[in-house]
Amino acid sequence: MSARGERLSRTQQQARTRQRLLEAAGEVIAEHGLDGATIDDIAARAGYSRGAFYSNFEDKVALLIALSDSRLAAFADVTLPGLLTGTPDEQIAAVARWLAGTEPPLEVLLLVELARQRLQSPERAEELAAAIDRVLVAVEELLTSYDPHGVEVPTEERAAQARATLAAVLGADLLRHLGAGGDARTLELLLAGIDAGVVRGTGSP
Amino acid sequence: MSARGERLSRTQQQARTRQRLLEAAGEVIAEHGLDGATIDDIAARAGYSRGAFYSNFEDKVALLIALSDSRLAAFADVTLPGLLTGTPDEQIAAVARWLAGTEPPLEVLLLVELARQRLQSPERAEELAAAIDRVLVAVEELLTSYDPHGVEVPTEERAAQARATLAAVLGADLLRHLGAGGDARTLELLLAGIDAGVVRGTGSP
Amino acid sequence: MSARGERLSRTQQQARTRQRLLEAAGEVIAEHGLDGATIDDIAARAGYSRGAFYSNFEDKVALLIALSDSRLAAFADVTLPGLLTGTPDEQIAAVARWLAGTEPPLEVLLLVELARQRLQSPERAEELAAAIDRVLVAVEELLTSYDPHGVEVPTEERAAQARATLAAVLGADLLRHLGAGGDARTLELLLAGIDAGVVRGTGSP
Amino acid sequence: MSARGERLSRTQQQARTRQRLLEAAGEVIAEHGLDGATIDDIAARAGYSRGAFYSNFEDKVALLIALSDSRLAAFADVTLPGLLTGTPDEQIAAVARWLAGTEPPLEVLLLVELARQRLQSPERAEELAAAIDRVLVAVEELLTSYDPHGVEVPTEERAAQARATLAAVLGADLLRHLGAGGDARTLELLLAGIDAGVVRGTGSP
DNA sequence: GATGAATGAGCATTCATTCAT
DNA sequence: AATGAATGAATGCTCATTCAT
Repeated sequence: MSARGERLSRTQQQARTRQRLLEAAGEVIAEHGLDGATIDDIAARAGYSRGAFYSNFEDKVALLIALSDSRLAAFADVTLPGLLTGTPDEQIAAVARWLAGTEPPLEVLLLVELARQRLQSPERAEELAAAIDRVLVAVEELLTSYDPHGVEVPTEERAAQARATLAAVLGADLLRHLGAGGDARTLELLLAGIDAGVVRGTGSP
Repeated sequence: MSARGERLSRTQQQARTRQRLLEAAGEVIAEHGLDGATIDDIAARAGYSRGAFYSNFEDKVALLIALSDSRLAAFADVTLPGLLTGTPDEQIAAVARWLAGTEPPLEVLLLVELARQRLQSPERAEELAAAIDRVLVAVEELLTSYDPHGVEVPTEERAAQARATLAAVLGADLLRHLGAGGDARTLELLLAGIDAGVVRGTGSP
Repeated sequence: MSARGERLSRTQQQARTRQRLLEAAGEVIAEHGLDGATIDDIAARAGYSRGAFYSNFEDKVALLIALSDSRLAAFADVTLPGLLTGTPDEQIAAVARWLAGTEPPLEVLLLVELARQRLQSPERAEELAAAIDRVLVAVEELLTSYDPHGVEVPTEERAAQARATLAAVLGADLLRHLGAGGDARTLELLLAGIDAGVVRGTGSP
Repeated sequence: MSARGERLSRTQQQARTRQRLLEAAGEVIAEHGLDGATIDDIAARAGYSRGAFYSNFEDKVALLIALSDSRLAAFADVTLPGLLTGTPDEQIAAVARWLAGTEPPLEVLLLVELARQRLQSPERAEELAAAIDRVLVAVEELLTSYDPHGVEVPTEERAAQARATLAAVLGADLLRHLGAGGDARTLELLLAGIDAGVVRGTGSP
């Protein structure tokens, strides 16, 4: 009904708006938390009016989910693979570097916010749980398929390793969030056990 | 205007009121998060009116700090020591049992809330940071002085171990909070590395 | 737990607040319609803050229902009986006088608003329907029991007469609301048929 | 820029668009009231975007007036004449049939909405009053010229009869809108008096 | 100390309206 | 003429907090 070029231009425009809103939301939420971040904050930071926000997101919860899908997917797709390259020692160093580089730890914050919202609005719990699951599954799949030692390990054990790794990263990040420091040595200690477990390949020696 | 006996009774009465409010606050915050928990929620759950709340706490932030001091101190003073008794394997089992027993994980929630409030109200950041520190220091002291292997370890390494342990527990608890499971094996993997580090006693093998 | 006088004073205070809010609501709704009337309008007109409104009414719909119960009950209990005294001619004159005296016709407006809200919020339809019913039943009972001619009339016929009378008053009021005039003669024509029917006592001559 | 044939086609197209929007508006307003009906509701129901609405109507009030002119003119031109054919008894039956057939009563709703808007936006009161007047005058003219009994009646008395008839129909329709029933007998009672008045031809016997 | 009516700042959300495409 | 992204005024409602009782 209209030229393709026109449509695409509009579509692209909106995609850019949405992207900017997501970026602004990341910043503002990182600074003030989800409840502390107002729609106006986010929209203004992105250079739009609050109406633009509602043209792109159903409501605040939808934003959180979209942001999670955007940021945490990026974490699972880009950050984590990068961190898991090389020898265990190199990995630890890489994770530590990454931890030190993000301030504040949006990934942990987002996961925590997703969980919080689930408590606060039971009617959207399912939607939020699904968003959490998408992250967890992505991370678990990645870690499960990761094998630096060429040792065959039972699936269930792999899953435990995946969870342990995620817990280690989240825990260290949370500590840093709390201002307690989360340096290389801390992570080394955490990941060393997992790596040892990987080498052993079983839960009980 | 009132008898001496009454005075004492009043004091005790107030202590009981305060205690009940703290307990109710723990429940409600666990269910709805701090922002989702209203003063009315908490007061009603404790069987009082909102006025009773303000007779006992300056405001919501003061409540959070008091609750943190109460709950997290208990965690450091009672729970953690209990968890750290016995051999490393027994410890892991104990921690796993503890993790499984609290639903939802108030300790993590409170730490996260403290950090969140710090972002949301800069004017009270110092107060909140102090509350966080009290917890961290308590845990660190406890863990630092803990030595199941009789091996002498440099202070800095001890601190890293303490942080790692805390990160492991928080991370595992967070995972559980997210519904991802945080079973014994996960923790075993996390704590095994720390224990190994403790045995070795140094950061670099 | 506290002196009776104190409590009563408080209760009375609140009753007065509620009453003033209802009166203000009547005025504002009459002037702007329910949707056009803002909570702030109403509260300010009554000399209170918006919070006072929410201390006394659940929400806007609850206000409408309370106002209806207050005003329309008064209409059924006070106004209508007054109108139905004397001979049919006197009644018509009384009703005409009453019609001319209220500006704008809050009774009709409220009934219409109740019906409108029923359409706009299906989840509260039942509540609103009940409020409408309370009015209709009150009017019907009154009219059904009213008998200026001493003629025995079947119940069903009485009900039809009641409805007809109500329709006449509402219709005439609506016309006046529309600025079409609703003078004594108009009403006389409407009520004459009902009166004739009452005299005849049956639907078919 | 476009062929002549297209121009005509465009004009027809727009007329059809406008017609569809009016029909959709009737449905949506009947269901949700004017304030409850959003432009998007109406446009979507008609199968267009909101932009199409603004290409055809200045704003929401203009739509209401256009809809009134369309629907209520049709009521005055088509429905009412049809209702007023035959003997008084036949008329009553016809009106009752008509009442029972429309659900919900758009005519009453539109008149009420016109009056409501007049209260809510004083700056357009005149425009709205004019729209109301167009309806009232149309109905009054029709009823005034209508004479089933061949009796000469003073103009003023005719006007009163017209108003009474309109009031009867509106009142009965309103009752039905309220769910109170508005059956044939109710209308018969209302219209009987008017008819008697018509026969008598004067206000005072 | 406890109560709860009242306050009022703050915020999410709706929606009529505009305008570039 | 029609589209729909973006605007932003308007408003219902929540809830921490105050204070007279």
